[in-house]
Formats: sequence, structure tokens, C-alpha cells
Amino acid sequence: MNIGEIAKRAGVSRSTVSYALSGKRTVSEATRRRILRVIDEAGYRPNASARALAEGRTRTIALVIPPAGRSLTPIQLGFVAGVVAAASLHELDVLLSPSGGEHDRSFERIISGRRVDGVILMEVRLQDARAARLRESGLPFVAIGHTADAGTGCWVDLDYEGLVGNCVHHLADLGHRAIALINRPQEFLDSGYGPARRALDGFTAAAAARSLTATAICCSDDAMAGEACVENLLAAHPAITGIVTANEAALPGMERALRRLGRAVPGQISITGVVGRHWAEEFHPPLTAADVPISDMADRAVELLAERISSPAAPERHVLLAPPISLRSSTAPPVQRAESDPALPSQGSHAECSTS
Amino acid sequence: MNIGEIAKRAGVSRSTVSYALSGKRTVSEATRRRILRVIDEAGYRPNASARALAEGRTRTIALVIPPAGRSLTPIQLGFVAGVVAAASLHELDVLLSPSGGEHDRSFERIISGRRVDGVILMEVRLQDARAARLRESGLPFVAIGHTADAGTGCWVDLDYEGLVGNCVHHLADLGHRAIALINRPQEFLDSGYGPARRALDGFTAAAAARSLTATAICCSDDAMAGEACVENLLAAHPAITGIVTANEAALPGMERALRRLGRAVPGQISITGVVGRHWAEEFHPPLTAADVPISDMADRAVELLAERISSPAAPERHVLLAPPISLRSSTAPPVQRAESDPALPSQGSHAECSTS
DNA sequence: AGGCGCGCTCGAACCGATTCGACACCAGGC
DNA sequence: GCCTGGTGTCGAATCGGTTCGAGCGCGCCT
Repeated sequence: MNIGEIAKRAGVSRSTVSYALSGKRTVSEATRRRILRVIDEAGYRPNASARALAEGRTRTIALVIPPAGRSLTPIQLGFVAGVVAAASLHELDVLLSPSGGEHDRSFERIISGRRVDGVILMEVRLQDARAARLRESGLPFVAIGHTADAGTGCWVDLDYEGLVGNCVHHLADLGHRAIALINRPQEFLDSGYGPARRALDGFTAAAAARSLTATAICCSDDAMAGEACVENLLAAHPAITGIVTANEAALPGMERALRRLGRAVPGQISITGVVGRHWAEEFHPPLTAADVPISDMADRAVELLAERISSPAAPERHVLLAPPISLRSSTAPPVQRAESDPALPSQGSHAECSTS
Repeated sequence: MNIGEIAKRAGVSRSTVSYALSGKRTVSEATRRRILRVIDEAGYRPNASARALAEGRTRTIALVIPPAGRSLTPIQLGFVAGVVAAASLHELDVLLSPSGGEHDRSFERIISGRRVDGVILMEVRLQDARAARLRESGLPFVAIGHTADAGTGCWVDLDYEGLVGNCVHHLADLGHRAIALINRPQEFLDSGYGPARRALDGFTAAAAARSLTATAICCSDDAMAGEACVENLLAAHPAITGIVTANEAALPGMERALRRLGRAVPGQISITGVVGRHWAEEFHPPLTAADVPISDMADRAVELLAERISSPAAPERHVLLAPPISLRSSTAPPVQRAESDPALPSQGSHAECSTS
């Protein structure tokens, strides 16, 4: 069933059918009605490949995900779902492309075969080969996270530096004097992954500004690493009363370690950070944190891309999101140790216990 | 840069370029070399839309995911990644399609616009409108999970009935006499979601075969629900010593509840079930479970689909996977309560505490 | 009455590939 | 010397749409 068949049945030419459907030229009401009735009866839909060829656009965007071998984190997962949903509202379909290693052929196939009108690039690095390739190809694209040359290209990102800084200030305001950052894995930091780098920068700067004793460590993206991390951290730095985390996957392990060490949250240790809402709410007690606005980011990315596709000459736009800290119940003023008025003996004794 | 331009530069006709590339007719060695050199210099790749139109196939498959609004479970996420990776090996691209609610337009667009050569349908129900639509359209498709009329259509599924049965037998072999099943949410059961239904059937049948006291309950797909679920369960049925779960998302909450109730695993309560490996390993202690072979399932689904696309007349194939139970450390013989030799007084007293 | 403009429709070109039939060329066999 | 068969190449048709230029019929204005 193609447009020619419809035209024949309606007794008009193919072009008239096309115009009746697109509305790009006027078609008399009577003719239009007749054509639409035939189309309806036949259940006709224009062939997407033919239309793409003629129009020069595919109405499809690519979403480039990190190497598929490694399991995606729930935050990335949410992002994928968000992009699909947002694209659906723009009548765009989403082609999923893995990248990295053997899958680069797929990426290359999609780019150079002009299978898509634009690309959303997840988890970009400060130096990113895929971004460079896209720039060279001239295909519109939006990066999630920005590359080292932040001025060029469109991107949507989270202000990790500011957000982590806010967390530090939040702890400092409560009276904490010794704090720690639990960051993403060391290899992310080494390979120039922006969020990890900027989380560290923001942490260091804010801690310095408030004259806090600050310790930053990296932690693999899993619960077991989080558990070990917190144990080592508190053993090496017993004075720490506040923790900022940029690593959501480690949270369940952190919770486990704190419980085993007998450190109450927020009684003895306050925890905050930048994590997905889901993780913040699953934590026990619910985590006071800057919630990563995943679906916001997905919406903005698709919006930026759609805009760029329709007017490629428009200036490149950037979006830097900085969600507020959602107050839940994992932070509180630190326990006063032996100094002024020991008003809370039970908490005090607990604290002594735990440091032994 | 198109095939005509390449032909001109190489001094041959367009068809010769095409044949040199596809190898479907012989081209002299000298000509072929010349053409390839020109292609290489120009960085030419055939336009995917044009090729799709001419060949009548898009070299793309659709992966239909559950309504995107609800967060995907990690198991589904892993499946998406697995399908993308497997498809990449077959030189197929993957178009992601949400389904359900407002997103059905996207599904319809993909199907009737012939954007893809085949479809993989996730999370099918026993009665599934999408499967019916696909059957009607004649597009090859593979379902993950099977519909009520299991004979028709291709599918890949897990033998939930047998697997949950194995878990029951495992507990029975260890000596447990009172067990429970923690299933997927009630609404899944009600809406005819196969895995939930078959898990229940397998549980009931195996428990009856071994004359066990059996309780089956449903539980929402999140940690808080799991926590409440285990608490209520053990309060209502204090005799229970073994739990089988088909709900991986509830595991963290179950762990939390058991710890708070002071029930040691596997000392006082044994736990097993059918869950993704990741979840089994994150559990504390590591969960003895039938690991859902996610990437296996993805591979098989893509393989079946690729086969069906290349030879649509071939008989429809089904794959029912039944992975073995991986022994980790969350199951053990039950504590003997007050009967024969009370060899473990401390555990016994704990048990008394917790039931109070 | 002639000319103009407008509304509607048609035919043909085009997008960029694949594929089929035809043909030129050359070697070998009678 | 002619026919045969195989090899290599070309031109044209085709896939199913979109879009442009042109033409037709009609009413209105001068």
C-alpha cells in the first residue's frame, strides 16, 4: 500500500495525496475528504524510508550511551527513559547507539550513514573523541556534560562544582568542622570525566573557604566499595562528622558500614551529596541532597537538539542546572565533643563508644 | 557525497560502484581498487535511507520497552543494554520505542511506517495488545515472555514455574517446613503478567508436592515495600524459616527488615529466589539464587529475530531458559526449635527474642 | 471581450541507493 | 571465419515519497 495506490483509488495524482496529507498546498475540501477516507479505509501510512530520502531528514535522533558492557547506573537508565519520552513528544524516534570498543562501528554507521538528524551524547569526557567526530561530521548534537572547550557545541550539564560546594556550606552552616567527599571512581577522575573532576574542585574550594578539614577519596560505583570506603575513611580520620557524596551507587554500602560501626545518622555522622532522587529516598534515613533532575536534563537536551535541528544556524546554547538541596533527614549539627555544655549525654557516650 | 559523485570521480557508472561495494556481481580487480580508493579519499558511506528504500529493509530493529514513565528495573535496563550489544554484532541498529498511554503513537508510527525490520517486545502480558497488533502487521517479532497462546509467535522466556519450584525444593531439601513466596506486585498478577503468575503456580505446586506450609504474598517493586512485607509476613507467620523471592527490587528492604528484627541470614531465615545476578551479589549475605541470565536472553532474542527476518517462512521458535541455582550463602538448614538436641542456645534465644 | 488572478490539480523531476537486462569485448572451439 | 560463452560494464527502471513549475477552469474587474 503506497501513495500511488491511494491516488489511484481516490482518482487523483500522487502529489495531490501528498499535499492533502502535509497541507503544504491547499487542496479542495471535497478532494481532501475523499483522499482521507481512502487512506483511512486502506490503513495507509507513508513509508518512513522513502519520506526520509525525499525530505532529507529522518525524524530520528541517536542517543549514544556509554559502553554497554559496563552496567548502566540507574541514573543513566532514567536518563535513557527520559530522552525517549521527551523525544516522543517531539515526534522523534530514538536510535540507541553503544559506543566504545567494538561498538564504535555502530556509532560510525549511524553518523556517516545519515541515519539520524541529530545526536545526544551521554557521559562525555573533557576530551571526547565522539564529540570531535560529531563536530567534524556537522551533525547537530547535544552533549550531556561538557567538554574541555566549553564554549563550543551545545550541552546540558549539572553544576557539580556549585552543588557540591553547596553541600559543603550546608554542613559548615550546621557546625561541622571535619568533612569528607566520596567521589566517583579513581579512573573516572583520571580519564577526565567532568562531574568527578568538578565535584572535587567544588569540594576543595568550598572547604577552603570555610576553613574546614577536608578529605576527598574516590570510590568504585558499587555498594561493596562504598562499605569499605566509609570504614577506611572513619578509621583514618575519626574526627570526621560530615560526608558529602557524589557517588550514589555506593550509598547502600555506606549505610551498611555506618550501621556496623554504630554511627547514627544524622546523630553522629551527617551525610549529604548530589544523587538521584530515587537513591536519596531509598537511603535510611532519607538523604538530604541535591537531587539530580534527570528527567529535566533529558527534556532540556531533547529540546536543545530539536531546536538545533530545525535551525542549525542559531547560536549554540548551553544549560547548566543547579537544583536546590532537598532537606530530608540525614544531616544535623555535629555532636559537641567534650567542649561546651554536654547537654546530650547519651549521644555523647555513643560518640565515645564509636571512636574507640 | 553520493554514489553518483563517486562514480564520476572513478570514471565508472553508478551501478558499478554499487557492485564493487556489495560484491553481488564481479568487478575487475583494477576497477574495484580504483573505486575503493576514491571512496576512501572522499570518506563516502551509502545513505541509509536510500538504501533502505531500495532494498526494502532498514537493518534496524525496534525494542519496545514498558511505559517509560515508570522507572525501569535494573533487570530491564540490563536487557536493553544486552539487546543493543547483541544487535550491534548482527549489524543491526536498535530503535527504542516506549509503549503504553500517550506513547502508543510512537509505537504505531514505527510499525506502520515500516521503520524497522523486526521488533523485540519486552514485558509481554498474557493478553497483549501490542503482540496482537504486530501479528496483524506481519512484522517479524520476538516476545520476551510469552502470551496466553504460547504456540504462536517467537518468544524467549524464563521458566519461572520450574525455577521457583527448584527454589522450593532447595529449601525443602535443607529441611525447611514453612516457607513463603514474595512475588511481584499485586497489579502485575491481576493484569496477567506471566512471570508473576507462573512464579505463584510453581511455588504452590512445589510446596504441595513437598507438603510444606506455604504462604504467598505480593510486594511492590521497591525497597520500602520489601521492608514492610517481610515484617508483616514474619509477624503473621512466625514459623516461617525460608523465603523465596521473585522480586529483586524488594531485596534491600527485606535485608533491612530482617536485620531490624534480629533474624540472622541464613542462621534463622534462609532466603533464595529468582533475581538478577547483580542483586544477588549485593545482598548481604550473597544470595543463593537462580540468576536471571539477562544477557543470554537478550542474545537469544536478537538471534531469533535476525533469523526470522532473514527467513520469515521458517517455523517459529521458542526458547525457555532455566538457569541453575547459584549456591552462595543465604540458605542453610533451619534451626531446630525446641525439638531434638538444642545445640545452638544463642541462636535459639535470638529467635525467641525476635518473635516476641 | 479580454486580461488577470486565484484556487486547484497534474506531471515530472528528484532524493540516493539497488538490481535487472542488455551489450561489448575477448577467448576458445568447431 | 563464425558461433558460443563468460566477463565486465552500462543504462534504465525501481523503491515511495516530496516538491516545483505549469496548466486549467472560473470568476471578477476594467
